[in-house]
Amino acid sequence: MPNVRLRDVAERAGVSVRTVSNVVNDFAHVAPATRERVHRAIDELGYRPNFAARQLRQGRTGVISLVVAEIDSPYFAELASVVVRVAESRGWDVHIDQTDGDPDRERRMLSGPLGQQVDGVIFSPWALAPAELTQRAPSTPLVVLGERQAHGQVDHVAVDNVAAAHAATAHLIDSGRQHIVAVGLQPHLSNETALLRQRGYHRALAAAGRSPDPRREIAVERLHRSDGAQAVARLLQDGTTFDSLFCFTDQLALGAIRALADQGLKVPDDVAVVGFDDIEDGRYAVPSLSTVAPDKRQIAEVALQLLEHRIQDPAAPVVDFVAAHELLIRQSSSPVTINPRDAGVS
Amino acid sequence: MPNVRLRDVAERAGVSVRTVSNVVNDFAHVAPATRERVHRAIDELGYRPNFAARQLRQGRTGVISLVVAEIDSPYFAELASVVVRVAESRGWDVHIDQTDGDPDRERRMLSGPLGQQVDGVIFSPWALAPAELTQRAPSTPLVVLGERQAHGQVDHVAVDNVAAAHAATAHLIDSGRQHIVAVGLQPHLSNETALLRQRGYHRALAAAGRSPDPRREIAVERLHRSDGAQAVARLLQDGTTFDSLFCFTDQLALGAIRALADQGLKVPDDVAVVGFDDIEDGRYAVPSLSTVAPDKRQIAEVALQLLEHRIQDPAAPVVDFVAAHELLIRQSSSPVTINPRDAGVS
DNA sequence: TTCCTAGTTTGCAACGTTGCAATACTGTCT
DNA sequence: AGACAGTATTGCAACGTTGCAAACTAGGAA
Repeated sequence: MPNVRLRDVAERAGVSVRTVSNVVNDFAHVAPATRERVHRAIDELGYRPNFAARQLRQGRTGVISLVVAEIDSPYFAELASVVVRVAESRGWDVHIDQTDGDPDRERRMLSGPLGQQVDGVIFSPWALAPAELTQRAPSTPLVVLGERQAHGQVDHVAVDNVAAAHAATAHLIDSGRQHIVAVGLQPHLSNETALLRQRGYHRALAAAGRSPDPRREIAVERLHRSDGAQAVARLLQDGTTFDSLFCFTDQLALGAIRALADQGLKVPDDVAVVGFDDIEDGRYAVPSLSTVAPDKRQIAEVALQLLEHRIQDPAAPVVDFVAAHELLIRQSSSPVTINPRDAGVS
Repeated sequence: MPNVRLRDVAERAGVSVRTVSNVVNDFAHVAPATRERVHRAIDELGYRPNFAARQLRQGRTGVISLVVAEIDSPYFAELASVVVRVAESRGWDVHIDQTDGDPDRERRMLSGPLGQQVDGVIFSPWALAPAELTQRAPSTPLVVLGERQAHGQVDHVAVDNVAAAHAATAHLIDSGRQHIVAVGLQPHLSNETALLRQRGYHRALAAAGRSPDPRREIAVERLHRSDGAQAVARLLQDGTTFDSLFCFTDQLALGAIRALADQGLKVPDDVAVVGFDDIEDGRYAVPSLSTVAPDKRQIAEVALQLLEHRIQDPAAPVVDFVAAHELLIRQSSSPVTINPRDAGVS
């Protein structure tokens, strides 16, 4: 009998439907005896409030959703995990939705059925243009993670990608690396995050009086480990000289390290590698991976706070929050003590 | 104006509410002219069907959910990703929900609001006892992944853990390893999966005429990399001799490899390592990780098929499906060609 | 012309819940 | 005794949709 209704409980307890509703919702003025009787009827019948009816009536669900492109990408998985925990602690239930970077599905998450099942959405866009995000004004409250936003149009949380990439590159320069390759451009996606990291990389080079070299800026299709491995393969094949890699994600970096190992190149001795994201794999990789660590906890907390704010007051001014990050230097880019030669590869 | 209703569209198009509903639902007998007019009104007003009302009326949502303990565990993340893609291709939308292994939250996913927002649940239980799963008969259609089930009470998909663990252990024996340590028991959780893998390990030992040794069976708190690293630390500290590890998950194995590297032990030369799950990290790790690969695609497809079946016919007989697996031998356990000594560690 | 059929459109009711506001009850105070 | 305050309980309507079955239209067959 999945269909026990308020009405059935009411009949059984000998009270009105409304009284049962009052009991269920902990309304103040219910006589203890009545409350007791209703509770017993509820237990006996196994009553469960119908969620759809409730939502229809009051227009709220108590659920928010987190929309990401790929849940099997460790950065998103780890971030999702934190978001769920933070939200849980504040009384929200959380759905995670995966779009595979498909624009249709991204759209659907915002305005389709799934967007309607929730009171708000934390969204890490991939394919959807900023314009689309903002013109859907009438829809669900929204907070955007990562770059790719229409500045000042939607609440937004991200690290300072330029500064972070600058720091990572500067660290390689300071450790005496001469030929630093940037891995992770995505010209085909007009991926704003990649552009910002590239800019930070350029600025660090410029600050050291070096000029960028197109051969040392590698584009990738996606951001998986295989793309990082391919990037290294291409470098070696083209005969480009390099002694260090700044990879725009840890996954790229781990794939690159793997490819380097296959070629007998040592990390960090021959090639230093720095990634971005601080995923767990990197901490336990051999060698452990230097990386830029965004403060995931802060990102999750602020995103949720902004979303709650937005739900409460849809007209509040838009917030653009810059989350903290930290450069973690581990083995993959530690200064080489013995034989610190300028290990080139032709 | 988020509140455009069927009624508003009807007024604008000069037809009845019912006709608009017919158009929205692609009912056959609607005059082309009318349909056209209604569509225009819909576009002009930006009408979106109210999902809650629809669900209330027809009792279906078109959404299923996948409930896992930890979405940041790569195995679950990868599996989730596949499930979402398969479901998507069959016209379902999918929510992913994370419980952190909290029994309350696991329960809530099944019978609480979230359970009601969906037509069915694919559930990878952690803390919830089998009994609880089955006694909630009146609730959402359910398919259980992984072991820990009440056999024959709920539809269920899992690999043959005993056979898989047997194969992994036998492989180590066949490559000449003498002291094989099993890492990943979880006595505190009565984790059935771990028990089955332990059984397979025992049987392989027995088949080779060896007897199990409690010192070579390491319990862990959780299944993270850090637990694998700790297990190795404990072995070394206790002075237990070993030349190979069979880790019950890839994460444990990767943590173990990391700890071995820190101690200057070479994999596979000094210690061979085999994991379980075939997560992407293992494929790109240095050295690449040998592992038991469950057929995730098959698991996802069968689980979904069973769920659809169950939704359609709640009274159908219960199915227990054994998914395929494969032992993938990579670098971490490849027979050592040069100097294949029995590298012991005291 | 009338009847019938197929095509088109519609009104009514109901899904299960809660907001609103009215009513009934109890006891206290004047 | 009557008025009043507060507590307890209730009926009605509405949230936005779709199932049902009736009603209306036109066109062709009898």
